[in-house]
Amino acid sequence: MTIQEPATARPAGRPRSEKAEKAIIEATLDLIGEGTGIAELSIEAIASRAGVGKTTIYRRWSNKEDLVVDALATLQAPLPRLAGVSVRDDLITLLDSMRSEAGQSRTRCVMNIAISESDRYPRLMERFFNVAVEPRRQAMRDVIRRGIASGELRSDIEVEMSMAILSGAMIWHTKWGPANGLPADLAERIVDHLLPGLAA
Amino acid sequence: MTIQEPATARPAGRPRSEKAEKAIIEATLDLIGEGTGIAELSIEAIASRAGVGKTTIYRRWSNKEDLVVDALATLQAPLPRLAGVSVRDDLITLLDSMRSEAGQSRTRCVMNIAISESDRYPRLMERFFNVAVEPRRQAMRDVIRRGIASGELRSDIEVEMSMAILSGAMIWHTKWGPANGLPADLAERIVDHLLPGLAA
DNA sequence: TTGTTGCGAAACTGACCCGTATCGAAATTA
DNA sequence: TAATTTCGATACGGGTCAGTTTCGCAACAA
Repeated sequence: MTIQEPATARPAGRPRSEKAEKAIIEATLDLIGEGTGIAELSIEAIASRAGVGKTTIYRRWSNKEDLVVDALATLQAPLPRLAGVSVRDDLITLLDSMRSEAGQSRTRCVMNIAISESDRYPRLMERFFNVAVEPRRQAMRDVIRRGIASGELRSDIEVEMSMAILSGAMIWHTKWGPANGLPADLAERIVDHLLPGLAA
Repeated sequence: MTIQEPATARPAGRPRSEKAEKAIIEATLDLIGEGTGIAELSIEAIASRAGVGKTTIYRRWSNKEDLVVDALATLQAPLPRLAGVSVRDDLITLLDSMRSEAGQSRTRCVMNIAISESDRYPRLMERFFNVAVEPRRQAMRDVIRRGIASGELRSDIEVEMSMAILSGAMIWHTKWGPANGLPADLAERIVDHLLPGLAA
């Protein structure tokens, strides 16, 4: 991506291998995606999985949390495009993207971590929220606010509460719903259960 | 509790100390309540916290999971009494008991575990669900079914979906709501956001 | 070519933990 | 009193892992 013009002069010596760096991040995400919790995640396992010496990891990250922070930050899935026609359609689109992301083992395990380990790794969670959660929350907030402005939704509803209900219902299903995949019309059913109570 | 009549003849030798047993369970719940995950929970830490030799633990439980299963099973909080007058009041009562239980650090951490470690400790989770979760789900299911029968609620709503929405919203707040305690009227606000869409 | 830095592999120290065994003391039955 | 079982403490062998160091080789700049 960058051209041959080093903004700062390249230091002497062998440059750090980008390939190794990517392999380390991939290995980290792989292990997390297989269900390894942050506490169980060991640098040695990551190094071995990445085919890399431990030195190469410690040269880049001073500890496990820093590495995981960087690894999770690479997981930004794109936000879904919203049609912007009706509140119902946009909410279904947003929730359905949560559903399909929950179907991928990596995203699924990252969501698990966000739910379970947020108390113990606050720095990690802060970063993860800024990168992955907040943009989605903002999108949903916009949809609801637009619905209120356009008169589709009542003006006395609590925006944040409505968001919590929608997200909470989907999260509930990803954790305790049927093990073999969530039904395709789940997002639609959630929205249609809540929306009549919010509609003007 | 039991009188001096041993149903089976007491075996010779020093009897097992009930005090030690309770101390072990307490120490286990303490550590879990402090945020220690199941994987990090070590028998040595439990023994040390309980002021007990490791032998005394291994004499009673053959592994960590057995011990945690027994410890969690002692946590059965009583179900709230339902007035049975209106669906709204009963749902608020049920959700509010979730809210207040989430305020206690022990119950809170147990809920965390139920959310995060259910994949890795299925036996533990099965037991925990039977003891703690399913009775509450059944109570909520009854309230909603009664509401449908009485005509308070529409007959075409999905009972399980309504439950998922209510529980999910409360769980969402316990995980990501304000850190310093949930607002007292939270249960009411959740119910009042959903109920208009379900009412007949 | 020389000096510098990164590479993977391996060894190392120092924790922590598991599950078992052993100890002397205490509590109980026969 | 003798036999039995539990008690807490401690030690053990075996394992995993963190983080550091050392090695010989590779890749780069000057």
